[in-house]
Amino acid sequence: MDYKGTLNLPKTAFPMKGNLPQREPEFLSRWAEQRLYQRIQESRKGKPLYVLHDGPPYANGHIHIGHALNKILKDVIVKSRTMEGYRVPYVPGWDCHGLPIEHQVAKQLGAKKKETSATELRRLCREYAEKFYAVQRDEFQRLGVFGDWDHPYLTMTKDYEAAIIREFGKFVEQGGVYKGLKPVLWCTRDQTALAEAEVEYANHTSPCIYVKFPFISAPQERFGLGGLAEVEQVSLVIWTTTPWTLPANQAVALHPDIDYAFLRVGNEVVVLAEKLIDEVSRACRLDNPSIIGTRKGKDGFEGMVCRRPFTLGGSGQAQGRSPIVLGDFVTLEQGTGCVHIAPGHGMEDYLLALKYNAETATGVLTEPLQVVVPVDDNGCLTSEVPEFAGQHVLQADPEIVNHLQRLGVLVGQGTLEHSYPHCWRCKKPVIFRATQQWFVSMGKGRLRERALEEIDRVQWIPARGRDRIHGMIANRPDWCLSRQRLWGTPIPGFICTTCQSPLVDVTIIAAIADLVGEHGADVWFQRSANELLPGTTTCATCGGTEFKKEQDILDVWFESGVSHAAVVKPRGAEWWPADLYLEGSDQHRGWFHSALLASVTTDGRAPYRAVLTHGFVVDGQGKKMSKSAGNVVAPQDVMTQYGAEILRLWVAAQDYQEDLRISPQILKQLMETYRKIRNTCRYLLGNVDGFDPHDPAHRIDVHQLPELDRWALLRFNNVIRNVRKGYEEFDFRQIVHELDYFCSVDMSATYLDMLKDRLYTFPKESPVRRGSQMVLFTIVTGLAQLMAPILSFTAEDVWDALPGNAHASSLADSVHLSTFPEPLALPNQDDLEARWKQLLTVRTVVMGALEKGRRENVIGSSLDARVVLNVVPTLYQFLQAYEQDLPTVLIVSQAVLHPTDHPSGETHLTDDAALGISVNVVKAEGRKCERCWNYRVSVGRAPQHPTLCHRCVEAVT
RNA sequence: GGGCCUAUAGCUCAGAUGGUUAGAGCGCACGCCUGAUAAGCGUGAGGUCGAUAGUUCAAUUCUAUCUAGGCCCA
Repeated sequence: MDYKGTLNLPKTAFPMKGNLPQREPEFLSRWAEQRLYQRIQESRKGKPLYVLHDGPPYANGHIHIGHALNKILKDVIVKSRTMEGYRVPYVPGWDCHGLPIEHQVAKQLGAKKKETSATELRRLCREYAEKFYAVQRDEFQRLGVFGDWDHPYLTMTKDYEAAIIREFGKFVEQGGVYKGLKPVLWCTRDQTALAEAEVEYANHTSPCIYVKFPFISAPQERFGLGGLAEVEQVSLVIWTTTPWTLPANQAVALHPDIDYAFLRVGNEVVVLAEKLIDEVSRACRLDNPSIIGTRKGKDGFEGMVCRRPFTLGGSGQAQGRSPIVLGDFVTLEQGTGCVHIAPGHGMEDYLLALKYNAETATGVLTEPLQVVVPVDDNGCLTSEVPEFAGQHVLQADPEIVNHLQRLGVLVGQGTLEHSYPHCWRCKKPVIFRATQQWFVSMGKGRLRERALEEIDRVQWIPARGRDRIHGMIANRPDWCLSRQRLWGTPIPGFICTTCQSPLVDVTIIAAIADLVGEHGADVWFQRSANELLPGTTTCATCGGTEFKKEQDILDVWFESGVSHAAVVKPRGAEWWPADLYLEGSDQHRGWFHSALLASVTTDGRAPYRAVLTHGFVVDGQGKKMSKSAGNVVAPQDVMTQYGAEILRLWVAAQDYQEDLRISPQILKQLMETYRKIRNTCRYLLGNVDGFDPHDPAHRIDVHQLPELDRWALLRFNNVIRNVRKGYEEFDFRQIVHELDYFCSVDMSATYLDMLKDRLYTFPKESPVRRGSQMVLFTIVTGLAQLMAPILSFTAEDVWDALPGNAHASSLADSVHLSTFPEPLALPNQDDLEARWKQLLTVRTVVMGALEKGRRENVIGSSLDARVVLNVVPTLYQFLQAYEQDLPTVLIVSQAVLHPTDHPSGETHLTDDAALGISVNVVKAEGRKCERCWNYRVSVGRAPQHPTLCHRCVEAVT
């Protein structure tokens, strides 16, 4: 007779294979139809608000793995806080303005760009941004990210642009906005500023010259070198490849730690880096130089003054005077170790000047260093350098060299072929040239200090983020707000055509903001200055009434930096400041930084209570991903091959505070973890078949449950606590490990394995079996909820498969509408845990013995075994209470206990001295019951069921 | 070159005010089962805790240097 039909074997529609790439889109469309996100928000009305303010990705191209990481992390937080009972809206945003899009559009236009109007170009940029924002939106949704995707914020909408201008107005009102000079890359042919991304590096041959800067300050006393008194002149020797920048010279920089040699050459002394003597001597054919001494850069040079070859710039006594300063950027790679500093024509020069000017008050220099720019838009020297006025700088170079020769300061000359920036459009060499820019002062209104104070009021996760942003804010120069571009928000300023004075006025800006709110920022480009200005506007300086518009747009970091004002604040007082900003660690320099400065300026405090940062995605070797290295992992590919769920699991399983590795091996392993969790759920579901959570007969009082079931519940209680703690602390790794361990060890290998006999062979309605089913139901329901923020698709899949579920019951029709489970109150939980820990240790010893028995062909299945446990008295006392349960716990047919002082046995012995146990494994007594596979002496006693044991006879009759 | 950071089994992660044989899950090998079956169970092998030097009775843990790697800046 076939007794298999009398067993209660697991049964479920829940498939073993997730089939994620196909099934995920089905869940997505169902959630969309259900308007699930909106329903979740409605269901949390009146609950405490938790605001995670989305940092806007740039609307350019498809999403990459870093985007996926960022959005999944946010989604896990949004979902887990929601399931903790908070109201957690998620408003995604996009950064739409800026150079990369403008650059792309200009590239596509090619030669036609010249005939394209500003408005038309902006229209094309807008189209471009719209296209990619939609692409990214769909890709983010595909990841299973919940949010208000129908109402995102875009930095190019009228509202947002108006908000940008209003915030700029507040900056002006605070008084920190000013116009000043700053070097930019400049194409003299196209007469335009270029961004770093708009230059191409190509080989270029430059002159290189060595020029003497004679000391004006008496060096003899300062350095105490006897030889100096005997010579006619002591000079620093500088080296440069841009002779045309010498008129703008303001200083000479030495490295503090480099050794500088005083070289006697004929009847004078020249000073240059000791290590470069040979090279310079060769290049300049120095006649028999001899070292009369060396000094480090920091030993006495700083603040001394040399004579520079041109007298332009500065005023009064500063004319022709070039002080010596110290700079860490000076190297020994080329030149002389003495660097000619022209703040108007070099970034490092400029920053060094700012640094020294800030210290002028402390007396390092007597006068501030000037940002001098004797070069016009065409790249021609101006009348400030009368000798060469009107000549293009690159053409003027040879004549300047001749001039230096005549002055007797040229030490040597040659040419150098090197990599040099060229304009991406006209391919001509570009120059560094300071131009008028808009700035926000870090000093005015104590912006820097206040920002630093705010940093310490914010929670930085990980904590080192605090040091990183603190260092940046402490050291950064004034914020340059202007960009010489079209695709952005205009700086609402004007210039008097009569006297060239700038006009920035709070009232006028407010009016412009209203106009932009109505028409969008295009209005600035479409209307003339007089149309934009109120009719009565007059210049405060000269009384003029004619103005021209400011041509520049705002730095995009300003735009995203004010998102707290454009997006968060308008939604309600309780929204601001946001609870959390979450981005990659590069945003310490970017968004966290600009948002902090913006918010401190306009609102006096940080716009976030906490900032969480993640690392960058690297390949399996920890190397940066790049097309050329061929190690790029695209989220789209992972989704096609494994599903978004695996990507979500990957995010959760990795330590996101460091760099995150991804590789085929890692994904394969995650797939294994996923399968384990999925399969455990499937088995749980299969065994709650026939269980009805609403049937009182199926609900067994916890106190009535056998210890084994209570142990399972207590383990699950643990999981509930740890997983919720993990979400609370943003420690998602812990959650994955917790779920994995619970499914693999506590459930699959322990509880479920022990439970099989009971579930399969006991009568369907037996209270013990129903009790176990109730436990299984509790666990699988809770498991679905606990995994939902990470495994959002699978959790819903499990939810659907719960018996008596969803539509017909009290359960919500989506797991995402539910809240996390609470731990169950269990009697004597700690005691129970301790005792079962002991019991499971005994089990491990027995498993070892059984394995030995298997190897020696005494048994195959563990049910073939009878185990004899010889144990010391204390352990005997403990185990006695479980004697009835031992066959279940050990999954053997028979288990007997023997007290002994010296545990040892003869057959298949396994000793565990520490525990005081030895185990004998022998063939079980009796015959194997055909139905339950246990060996029992009762098999054969019932004539009508000759192959069954007494228990099964009972069960089938 | 400067700032911030990382390095523990094949993989993902634990770990210790410095103190016995450094843990887990997965993977792997071997075996069992065939009533979770493109499943399940068991046993086992894997680590000079990135390298070197120093402090110490004792360092994987502290310090320095180096190597490799990441972000930002120059």
